[in-house]
Amino acid sequence: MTAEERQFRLEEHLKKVEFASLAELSELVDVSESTVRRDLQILEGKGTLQRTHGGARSINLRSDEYIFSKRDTLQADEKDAIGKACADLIGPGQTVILDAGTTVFHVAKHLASKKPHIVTNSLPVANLYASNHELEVVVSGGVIYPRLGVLVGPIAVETFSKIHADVAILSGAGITEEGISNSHGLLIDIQKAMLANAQKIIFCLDHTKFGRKSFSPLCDLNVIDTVVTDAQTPEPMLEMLRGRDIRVVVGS
Amino acid sequence: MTAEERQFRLEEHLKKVEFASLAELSELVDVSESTVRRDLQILEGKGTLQRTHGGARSINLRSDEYIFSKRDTLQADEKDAIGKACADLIGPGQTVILDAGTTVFHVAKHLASKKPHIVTNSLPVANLYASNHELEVVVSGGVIYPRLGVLVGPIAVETFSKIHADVAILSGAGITEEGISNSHGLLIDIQKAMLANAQKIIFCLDHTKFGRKSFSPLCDLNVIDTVVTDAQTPEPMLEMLRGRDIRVVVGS
DNA sequence: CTAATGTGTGGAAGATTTTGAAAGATGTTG
DNA sequence: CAACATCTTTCAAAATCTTCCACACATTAG
Repeated sequence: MTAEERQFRLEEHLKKVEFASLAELSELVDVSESTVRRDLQILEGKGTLQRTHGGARSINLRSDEYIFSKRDTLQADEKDAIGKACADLIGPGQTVILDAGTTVFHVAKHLASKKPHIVTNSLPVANLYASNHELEVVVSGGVIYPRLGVLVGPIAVETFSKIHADVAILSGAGITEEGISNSHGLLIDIQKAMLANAQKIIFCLDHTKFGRKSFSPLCDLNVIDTVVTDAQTPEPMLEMLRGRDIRVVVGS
Repeated sequence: MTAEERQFRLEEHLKKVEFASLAELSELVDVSESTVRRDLQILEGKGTLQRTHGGARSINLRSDEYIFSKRDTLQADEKDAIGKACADLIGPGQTVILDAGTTVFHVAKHLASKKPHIVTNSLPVANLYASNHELEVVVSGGVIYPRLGVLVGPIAVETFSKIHADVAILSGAGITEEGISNSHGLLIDIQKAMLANAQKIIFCLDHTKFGRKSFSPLCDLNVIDTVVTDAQTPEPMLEMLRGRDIRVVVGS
């Protein structure tokens, strides 16, 4: 194996695992740790990775890596069911606002066939459609809120204020009788702009969100047209929503 | 087997395996390593492969660089050199506008250590920094121009019009004595907004861009402060730029 | 036919690069 | 602060590269 091939393999491995120890890398390519250190130095110079104490970290992250944090993949099946059910509510060619967040991302995955116009502040969603020639995707702009790949701040708010959409698909951190709440003021501002500029409001909320109340209040229940959730949500909660003239859809 | 047939087979083999050691190649075509060395030298001259220590590497598809086309990855090393040299021109903590395009993407890869504030309309650049907590990245917003992952349109233009940056790092499709040109009107509008709102203008242009003129004119040479290019650019071109008070930096 | 010339090949000597290991410096952890 | 892990620097050994030379084979000239 040539030195270049070895370095290439190190790169590839790091793209997959994000972090790796020196011992792990040295074993992978079967050379001494000294040599791996030298390789990492070269690759760091090329900008493809970043050395750390004891190993290295990948710099290039793949577009779908935001989503694959462990916490979220735990309920991947439920969220996918919600995504599918929610996508079915959208008519062909509609203009759709897509919120950031993992649940809504799952909606996006099922939405392509409807050829919607999409407006979003989520980098993962943008990446999902970046190479799709068939549909128009508007990205809101804004400051990247690191962990989640969400665009926030005044630029994002302004973009949503200036457009009008048929549907807005959002999610939140909690829902009670008092309304929806979310975890961060920055996100709230944007979501309020989304709510104000869409004709129909759909919330995607898995069963863990019911009965929970998070940091900042977002809106009352009466602005909501439809809630999409999964089969594990307790029936009384759903009844409560129906009693307030909210359509309830349960994914399966 | 004739020498030409042998070289053809070496080429073909390398296209398949990407990397190969001298021993492997020597066994494949059943001649001494000396002869393989000579063959590789010839083939390298033809540009079909690249010699490395211990063997050779195919120049073709350097795996997935991103949404970028093969044409661009062909000159990955030159562009990387440009990226490095250009990043060295940036001071710590500066606000930097980053254009879309492969060359500028290479600048971005080398920029993290400067902890800049970044403003960009390039999805690949945004992704690059999306998980980096240490620096602030503003995404311009706009409609996704599919193949390249660039954000275009009025939203993007407006964002750039409203900010002010220390430096703007751009690229173009061609540069002549008459100025810089680029291939698409949508991109031009945004680049003009970038130029208007940055104090210092840096253009990153590899040697293939010199003497070329593309579809739409972008700007005159006199708005440029610095041009960063690679070692293959002909010296007369660089002299012409210097004669117009443009700083010229050659990456290596 | 034989000698001279040219070309491609294999191999060897010396130069260069790469590698692995060890020693001291630096950073990390309890 | 001490114990430990990891990093950088350094050096000798190993691998690889370049440069040369001799040989084999073909072509051409005498």
